[in-house]
Amino acid sequence: MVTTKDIAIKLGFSVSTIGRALSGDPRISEKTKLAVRAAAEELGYVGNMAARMMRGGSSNLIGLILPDIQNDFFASIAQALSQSCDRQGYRIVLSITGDDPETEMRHIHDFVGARVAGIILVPSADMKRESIALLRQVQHVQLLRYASGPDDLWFGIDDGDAMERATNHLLDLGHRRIAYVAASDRLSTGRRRLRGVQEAYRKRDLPLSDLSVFLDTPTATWGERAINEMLSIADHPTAILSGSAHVTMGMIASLRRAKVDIPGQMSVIGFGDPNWCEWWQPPITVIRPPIQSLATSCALWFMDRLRTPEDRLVSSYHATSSSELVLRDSTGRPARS
Amino acid sequence: MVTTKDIAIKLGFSVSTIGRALSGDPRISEKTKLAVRAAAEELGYVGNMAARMMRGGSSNLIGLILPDIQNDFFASIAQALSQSCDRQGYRIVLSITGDDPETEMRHIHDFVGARVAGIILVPSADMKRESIALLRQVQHVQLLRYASGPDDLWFGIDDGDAMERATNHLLDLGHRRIAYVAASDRLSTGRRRLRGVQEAYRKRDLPLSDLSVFLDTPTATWGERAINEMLSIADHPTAILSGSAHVTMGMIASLRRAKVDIPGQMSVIGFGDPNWCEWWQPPITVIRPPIQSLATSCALWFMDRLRTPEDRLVSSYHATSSSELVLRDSTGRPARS
DNA sequence: TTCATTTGAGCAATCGATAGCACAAACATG
DNA sequence: CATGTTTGTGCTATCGATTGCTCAAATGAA
Repeated sequence: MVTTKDIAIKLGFSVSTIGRALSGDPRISEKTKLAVRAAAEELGYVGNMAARMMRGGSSNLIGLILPDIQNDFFASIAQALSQSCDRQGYRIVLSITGDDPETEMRHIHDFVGARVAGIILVPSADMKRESIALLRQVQHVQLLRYASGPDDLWFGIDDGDAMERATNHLLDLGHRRIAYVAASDRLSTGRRRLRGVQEAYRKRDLPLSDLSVFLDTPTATWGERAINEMLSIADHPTAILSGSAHVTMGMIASLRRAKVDIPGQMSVIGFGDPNWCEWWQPPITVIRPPIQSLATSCALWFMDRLRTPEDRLVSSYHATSSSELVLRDSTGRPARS
Repeated sequence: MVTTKDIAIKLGFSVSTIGRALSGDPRISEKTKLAVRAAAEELGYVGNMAARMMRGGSSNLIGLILPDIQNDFFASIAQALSQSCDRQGYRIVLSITGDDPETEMRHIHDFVGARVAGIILVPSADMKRESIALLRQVQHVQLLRYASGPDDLWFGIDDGDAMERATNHLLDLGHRRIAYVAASDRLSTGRRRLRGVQEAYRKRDLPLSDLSVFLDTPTATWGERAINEMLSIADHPTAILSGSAHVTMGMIASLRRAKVDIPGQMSVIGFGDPNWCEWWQPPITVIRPPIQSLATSCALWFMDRLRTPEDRLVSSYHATSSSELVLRDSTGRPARS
């Protein structure tokens, strides 16, 4: 691979001169600069980031840790983050953990080894202590999920508030018995969402017994099973709230198979707004989390932080972006009973 | 950040000894090794990859260039690739180009600068010459799309063959007039798919005029528009083939709105098998490209290649994986006309 | 006790880019 | 003509990990 030394030899200058010419140092004459640039171009010179880094400090890499890239949610984050970072010259090193704490730890370790400028992560469900210790060595910020760590920097969405608003919408329409189908409350996000639903009931002094909660895994299969089970209840709920897009899919597939009319016999609100929610018949009313804007503002904030001198860094920062309740055709008044 | 020097000072050894102890050199006594490892652990030492690399040669990074990570197709690739590479200690540096040749070039340049061990890419539609020149400096392999470059290393799917089989399936069912809705044939993949459909007609000596081709963009909106247009034809096709998952979605939404029964009045075969195809009512018959296995075998082959000495590298290698035609309930015999 | 051999560890160079300092040549000023 | 100043380059150390070579101490054999 071509180095500054090769250019130096070719032109008869010293390595220093080449380096200065390429970085536009004013001490080098225009004539020399032109010659150097031409030679660099001709030889196909590309500066060695590793060497540059060793001298100067940090790299232009930002580590991104996600549980799963095939999930719409996380893919949007990757997309938005990648764009924002690109604009400021940062590159993304990707880690997909599959929510496995071991993998997560290995990758964090490697990121520290690669001397990334910083790490943006959606923590796994059970983050290891070692991982937290490693993170301590690097600038980092948590996204969506919150695993209280060495530092307290977090960008999330209004899980609870969004759910509360969605529940209120259903209650306003006249529904009383509602089913909430979601993943387990092992994750902070899950807990907040469940609490949001309950909060809506509490604030209206409605009995929590009217709320049927089905918690398991964030899969379509679970959504389907939960709804099948729910439909078998004698006096079953008239509306359902989903805690994740996959669950939504299973739910509505189950409803259609059972020939339950949406929204005639059952109102549905999904969480997350993948493409198909809009194209489904009827189009599904959903809570749309502000993923893109969340990721973008997080990226900008983080890159700004990376340039801030150590002594002026805040040690704690929490930001929440607000979800949107997108009203489509899957919600309506409950049927007279 | 902690370096070997810090450990050396703490223990009173030289840096060389520390380095040897950590890498398990047999010349260092067990006792010393233990002491060094303990100290490293205690101080939270993490080796500097950049320094290690400068000396030794290449890094443990593999550049991955994708047009779009939110696309199911590409997300699967990222997932599979990430897993395979992880197992062998490689990390993924991600580039999302948005199919923009400029961005693509910038990122390739940075990858070369970062001295990645290799690059795996799904080329953008109009790859720049400069990009190809840069790629020449690094080991690389193309995925899915094929932009004849400096070298001829490519892992793809059987676009044409898969389409031909799908078309044959419809022809076998008795359909004669078929609509093919897809993105433009600007990409090599698109061209191969279209040719596959046509090939099925040719081989049976059926007139290509029975085939209605709608080419534009790979979006749901286009799928919808195309189908609306198609339905307005007096003696319209009795079956439709989609060239991409987004198009499939638009198509079936349009059909449902027009109250066209699937498969009673219209058979549908989608291309690509995102989750919802299985959950839709009726479940959609699709061509399922072997994305995961493609990515995995590509990753394994590529990492093996990275370890092969220069003089034993083959300069050309093409591999194609076969798609699966997943029969579900959206295809049937045409209605008597 | 002396010499040979094994064992354990240090010195110094290396990778590529950068930056402080030194220095020669060209020029201006008295 | 002598001295000061500007301009353009080169020399060399530096970052952190690695490695060939050197060398001292410990061990064994005669």
